[in-house]
Amino acid sequence: MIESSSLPLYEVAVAAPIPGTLTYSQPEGIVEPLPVGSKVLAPLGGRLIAGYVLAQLPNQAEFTGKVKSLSECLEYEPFFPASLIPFFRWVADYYHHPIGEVIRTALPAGLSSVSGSAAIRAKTETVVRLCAPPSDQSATKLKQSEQKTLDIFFQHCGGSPVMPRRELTRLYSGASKALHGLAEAGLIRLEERQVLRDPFGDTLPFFDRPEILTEEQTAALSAITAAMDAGQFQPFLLHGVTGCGKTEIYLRATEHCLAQRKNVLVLVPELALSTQIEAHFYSRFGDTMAVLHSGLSAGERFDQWQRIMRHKATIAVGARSAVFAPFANLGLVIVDEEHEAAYKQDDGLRYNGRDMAVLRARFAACPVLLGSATPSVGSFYHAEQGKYRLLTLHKRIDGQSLPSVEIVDLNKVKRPRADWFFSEQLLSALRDNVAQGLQSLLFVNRRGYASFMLCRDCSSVVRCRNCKVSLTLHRGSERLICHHCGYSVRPDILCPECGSGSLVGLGIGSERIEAEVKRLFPQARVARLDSDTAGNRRAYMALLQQVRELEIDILVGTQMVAKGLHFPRITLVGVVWADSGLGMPDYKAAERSFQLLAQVTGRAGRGEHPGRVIIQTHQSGHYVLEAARCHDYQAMYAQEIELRAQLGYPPFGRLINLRFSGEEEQEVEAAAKVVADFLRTIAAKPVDILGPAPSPLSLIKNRFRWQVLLKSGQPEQLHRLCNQLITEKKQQICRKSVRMGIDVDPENMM
DNA sequence: AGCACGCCGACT
DNA sequence: GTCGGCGTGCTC
Repeated sequence: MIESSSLPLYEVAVAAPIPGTLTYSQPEGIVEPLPVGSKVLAPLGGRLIAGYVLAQLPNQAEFTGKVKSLSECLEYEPFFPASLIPFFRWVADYYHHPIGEVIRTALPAGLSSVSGSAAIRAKTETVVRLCAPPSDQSATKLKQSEQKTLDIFFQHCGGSPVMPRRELTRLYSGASKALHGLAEAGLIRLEERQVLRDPFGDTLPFFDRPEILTEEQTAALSAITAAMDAGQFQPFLLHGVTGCGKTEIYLRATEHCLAQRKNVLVLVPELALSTQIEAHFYSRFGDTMAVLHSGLSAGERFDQWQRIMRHKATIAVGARSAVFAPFANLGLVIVDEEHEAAYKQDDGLRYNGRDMAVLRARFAACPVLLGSATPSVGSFYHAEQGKYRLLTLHKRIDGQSLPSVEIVDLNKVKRPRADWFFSEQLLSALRDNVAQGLQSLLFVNRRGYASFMLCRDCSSVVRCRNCKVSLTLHRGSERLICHHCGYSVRPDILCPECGSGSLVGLGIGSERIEAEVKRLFPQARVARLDSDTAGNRRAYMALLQQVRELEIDILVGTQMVAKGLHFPRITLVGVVWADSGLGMPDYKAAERSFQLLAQVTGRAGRGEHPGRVIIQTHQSGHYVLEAARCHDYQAMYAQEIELRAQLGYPPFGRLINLRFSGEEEQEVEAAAKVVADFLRTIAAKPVDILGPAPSPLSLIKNRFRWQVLLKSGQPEQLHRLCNQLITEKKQQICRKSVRMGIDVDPENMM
């Protein structure tokens, strides 16, 4: 018997919203110590809950207070390496989020289910293994079916002594019976082995390894490899226009890292973009690569995660959650398109994958490579300040020049109707392109046919019944749809305010542009690419295929078309209305508009034909449009950084947004007010407390939303306030009716 | 998150 | 007299 006082104690993170970790003792009846990273079942407040062992505490730890013993160990094999734990703790502290929830977010779905029974298991299959080559003697004793089974095996095994049973029985149905006889004769053995659910459903294109790098590429690469050789943390900002060969630098740096027997983590902002990068890495490194993103099934994610844990994969490519990939020996972190807002998770643990990637590199003492054609203002500032090292690629690999960009002032365009959105410049450019058999791209920032329905009689706009936003008319589905909650009604309704029947759809969307283009160019082949027509990966790929095969003359699309595509025959890009992003009540609105315009602009002229871009706008003098016209990132940056400095916005100050929501507006407002008042009483000088104020989207899904924005040049002050808020006030405020969420470094204020 | 504990209205 | 409403607070 073991003295209870000598039982090992463990620090456990439980899957419950508890700020810290809890202490438990060794499960009864189990002798061997539990490894760090193992999954346990812990008693918590009268029930059992899953948790992860973060540390074994020194036995003599004089833990005051009660300690329960763990109920059982669910999985001995660790789900993550011990070296990840300081990272988890840091993330939990920084985002003011319970560490158990941080780990739940980090692990592939299914791993952390509370019941434990729903946990995903590795998938196995039965394989037939050849034990000895059949001699002539034994062959004579075999039944006909057994002989045939062996023959089939040799024909199809390709020299391998192992073949899946399913494969064999598929080729010859008699095999299933014959295998028993063969096994008894000792000729074969049946074994179970783990199968990897293949995440590469679509076959990826193959890319060759270029022999020669440009001078710029070579210089950039050697700076990165030098940092790798020195084994030190060093962020690099790799700034280069589309087509300058950033990906090849990622690949070469990866080669260098693998040669040092270290692992590589590659982050991409979203699923749609990951395919390109995946294909490049898969071409170069094959099966040593794992992929982690939401497009995988829970089982596939589990498999990929295990391949990393078991050192079968040395590279991981994935979306933001891949930043938690369980590498113990990281040598390089790559963040592609580092400026993308998609790196920020918008619910639960509101972390920024790009920022956490930099942090992981620091923990791993390795370089991190942030790549972008249009770096975030924050990253570029860090580069200017010497915190990051700036590597610039000026030249396109193919030596192509950038497309010419014209700004068309819509205020000066004679338009037959208020909702007529084609300038003569754009129309004639489209006409020329169609006539020459070249392709064109029209970019529209919104889905649907009309973005709002206006009543001609009372001038009110039809709103969603659950949200304070206008409904969008969709002709395809013949519905008025709310883009926030999905609520929809028939478009032939009467005005909800005055009962009038004369509702009119205004505001340009992609469906409308598609319809107008079809009407104006009846001879052209027109297609639309937005989340309505490319709902899944398959439909998306099929549409791209059509464009590639030159079956489309004019492609109309939303944000989706801005990224990643490159088609040599697209020589004209039209931005129908550039103003939509500029007016957002958000300090990043201008920066984002520039990034989007630069990306869209980059779609024009990626082949032998020169590209042409036409941007239509009502704000032709805006510095963002001027910078986009001149392909001048620096000009945009200079303006933006000046404004941020004046207002104390990032990167000069830091922001934390406290979001309150609930079904009763008075309660939400009251809670926000209590918090703001509390913070004002405890705040030190350099913290600005703005609000409380209703959020820009003040009602979503029947929940009212208010916010309090904290701003300071001293981030540690902001965190001190949040910690104090959580320990002293959270319980009081977050009752059933009002929820409070803490958004550190908010990416969108809506 | 759950699940207890705890203090006020309608039932056998 | 109790049964149960869900507001409040804790969980090693």
